[in-house]
Amino acid sequence: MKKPSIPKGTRDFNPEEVSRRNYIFNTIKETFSLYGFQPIETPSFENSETLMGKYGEEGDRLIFKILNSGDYISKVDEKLYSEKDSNKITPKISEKALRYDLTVPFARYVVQHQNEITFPFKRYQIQPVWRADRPQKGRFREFFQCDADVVGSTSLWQEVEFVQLYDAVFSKLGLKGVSIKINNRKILSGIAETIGAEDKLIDFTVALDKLDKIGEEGVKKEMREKGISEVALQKLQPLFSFKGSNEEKIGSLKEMLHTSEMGMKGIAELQFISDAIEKLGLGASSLQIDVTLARGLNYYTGAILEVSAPEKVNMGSIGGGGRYDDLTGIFGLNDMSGMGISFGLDRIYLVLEELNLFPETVSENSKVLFINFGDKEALYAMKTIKKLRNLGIKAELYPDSAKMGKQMGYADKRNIPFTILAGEKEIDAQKYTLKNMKTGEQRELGFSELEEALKTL
RNA sequence: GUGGUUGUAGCUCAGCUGGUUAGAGCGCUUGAUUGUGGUUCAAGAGGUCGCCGGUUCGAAACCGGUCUUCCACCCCA
Repeated sequence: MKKPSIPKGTRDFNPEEVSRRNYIFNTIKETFSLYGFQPIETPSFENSETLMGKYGEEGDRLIFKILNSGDYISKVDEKLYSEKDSNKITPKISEKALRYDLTVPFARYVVQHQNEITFPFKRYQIQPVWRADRPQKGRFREFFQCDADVVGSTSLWQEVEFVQLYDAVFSKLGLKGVSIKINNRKILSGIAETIGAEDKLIDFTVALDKLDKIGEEGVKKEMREKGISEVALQKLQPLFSFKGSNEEKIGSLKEMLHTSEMGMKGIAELQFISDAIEKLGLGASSLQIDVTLARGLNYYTGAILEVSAPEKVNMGSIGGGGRYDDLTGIFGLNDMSGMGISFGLDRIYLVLEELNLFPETVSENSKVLFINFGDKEALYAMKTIKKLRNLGIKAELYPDSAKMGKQMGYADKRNIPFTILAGEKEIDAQKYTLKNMKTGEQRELGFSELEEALKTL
């Protein structure tokens, strides 16, 4: 028989994995809620037109399209069909697509429900998203995003809030050495302006973003290929030797961008955020200005954030976000500034696992298994189990009166810490024999002693 | 989308330049042990060698295609 399988880039989760994932989910949810965000949910698929064109050309390719129902191919006209151009036929045979991220559906939500929403609107959303990408380390075709966004406020205190929120979550998870990198789109525009490459802003930033990966020469090479002049590269030189504290970096930026109004504005924003964080303090993470950071340029207009896992794990980004002044504009609602961040749950999982940071207590396992000696004894056990469950103690009965070795083996394999033997002897005395599976120690107890033992242990 | 890589027992993997009956460890089942698991000992079950096609007297091995794994690029969480 052929073994069944799941599609490329998708995963099954076993009980232990689900418990651990829930631990991360709950930590994030708790923190979102603590910061005043409220949950919403949106459908797993949207109308294609909602998603298409919102993530650039590359993004369109990575969106999973859903075929129309019915005899969709017969409705395509002959000429179009004979051209065999997938890009042209796709919109005719597919009108729905799987969610690609949570930000665009959120923008759609805000516009659609604008009259019911009280602004500033703070929402969080934890749902799976899908990308038709090739899987590799920490990259899946189905994965969860945990987003928090605020729309309807241009205040820079939002940026400050989000940096603290990131820090709070990673502190709770015990993940030390996380770096929250920050940049500003206006600074990138300012640099492009200063070196005379405004028209090549995207090529310029995409190349710059690769600095830590391909090095200074690699970046210059790519910029030359994209048509950025030698003179411009000369002016860019100070960027490659950017070092020191955030304060020092801001100083150098001011020097470099003093002629650019846009650039200076970005620097002022950065300074505000950096100063506030300096005064408020951070726990497990640190805030670092990184002028090469250029992610998600499609809609970010101000602050850009990216969270990197501690250096010792090779995982890249475990979260990101930024300020977008006109996200809802694509759906017809203007002047609605927003700011948001996202946690990459699946990658955080891999990092916590690699660093062995999951608490032991995450498991949702039973605390005690009653050995089944037959129907009469099982009833006695069930009565006790019911009482224990009412007290919040996870207890269960082995369903069959199988051989004891088998029942013990079951408890052992499932890592259930205690078993209870209650046969004729115990029933007569209204007692229970409690066995500690780790030490092998056994004690005969009455119910109240049993309750005590299971509660404290 | 581009380049590379992987697939053999439930799991981790051996299996030489093509040669008869495809192996190991762990796990599983049964027994030693009819009220005691994790240790030990004994016996046993389990594979159309990812799938389809080709080369050959003969293919797990060679070739082509396809699916899958992992990695790099593009891009990204």
